[in-house]
Amino acid sequence: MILSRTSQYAVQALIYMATQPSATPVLNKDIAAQLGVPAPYLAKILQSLAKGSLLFSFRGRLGGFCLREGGNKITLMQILLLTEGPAFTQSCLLGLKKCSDETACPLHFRWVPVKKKIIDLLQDTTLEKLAKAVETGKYRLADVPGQLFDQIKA
Amino acid sequence: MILSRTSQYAVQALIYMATQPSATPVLNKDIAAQLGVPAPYLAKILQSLAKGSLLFSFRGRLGGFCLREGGNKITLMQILLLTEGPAFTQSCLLGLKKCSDETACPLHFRWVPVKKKIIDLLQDTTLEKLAKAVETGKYRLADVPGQLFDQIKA
DNA sequence: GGATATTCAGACAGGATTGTTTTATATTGT
DNA sequence: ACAATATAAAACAATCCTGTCTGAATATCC
Repeated sequence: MILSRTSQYAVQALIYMATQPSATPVLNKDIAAQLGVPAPYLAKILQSLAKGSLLFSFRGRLGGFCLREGGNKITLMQILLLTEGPAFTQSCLLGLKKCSDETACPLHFRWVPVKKKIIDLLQDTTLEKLAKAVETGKYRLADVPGQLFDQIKA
Repeated sequence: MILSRTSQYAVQALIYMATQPSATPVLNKDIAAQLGVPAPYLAKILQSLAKGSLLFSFRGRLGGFCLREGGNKITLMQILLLTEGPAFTQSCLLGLKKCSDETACPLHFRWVPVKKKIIDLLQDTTLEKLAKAVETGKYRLADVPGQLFDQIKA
């Protein structure tokens, strides 16, 4: 597993929000139902994303969470730096604390180019691109129960 | 963190074993001291690697762990399939249980080529290559305390 | 056979991540 | 002002990963 569950929920939630009309706040409850994830846990994650200034939060009636202006341009990297921590990009495969070009683990020079591919992907992929992909209907954001909920609701 | 600590210890230990003469068993105690990792925990990991038939174990005096014959050809992938579990290669970035070319998450087609790079690296990298790299002295297998141990011993 | 050294196996403990519950606080509508 | 609704925050619980400890089994040496 390359991402923590927290990160997976964060990315899923933000993509979902990017597919919704940006004028009105989205309810944590609704996001959780759509994704099929525990609502209180998701709330905590959304709060930390708000603290990291990726989105706004509004309390009270008609409250909810909103992507900040230009939120469509948020990249996966920005999200993961918040949810996985700032050391996310500097990982050594063997877990060495100090592993750089100067003092390297035996895997270092094999790993670096692959890691670059990953980082490029994360920096190049914006919520906008992912939201558009979802809106075509060809891609799924969560496992089945989300659609099931839609059918019950309709 | 892309690998669990268990996997990191397993890979480190196997590389170290590959640098040692293959005739005599290596003691868990010695490996742990070299790598600077908790010996009882490492023992459990080595035992599971023995069950997964990557190495032999011998009890009693002059016992220890040995790479199985041809152990130099063991790949990182073989190790990680044991320590991370068989689903290791099928991971979806968003954590969907079902994410394939047919039913894909919006990241799927961006992630697949990067994942292939990772898998290629893991399947191409053998203990032999890594052990040789370590033997040149240019690469470190663990954080500093290993060398310290050598100095005390000498 | 007895002493010693080592892995084996399983129970146990700590900490981090994941998930739940509860209470407080802010906002809106009546 | 009050009720309803929503996030905020913090305490709590469960689970998994990491790490420890102990007793047993096994092999070697004397």
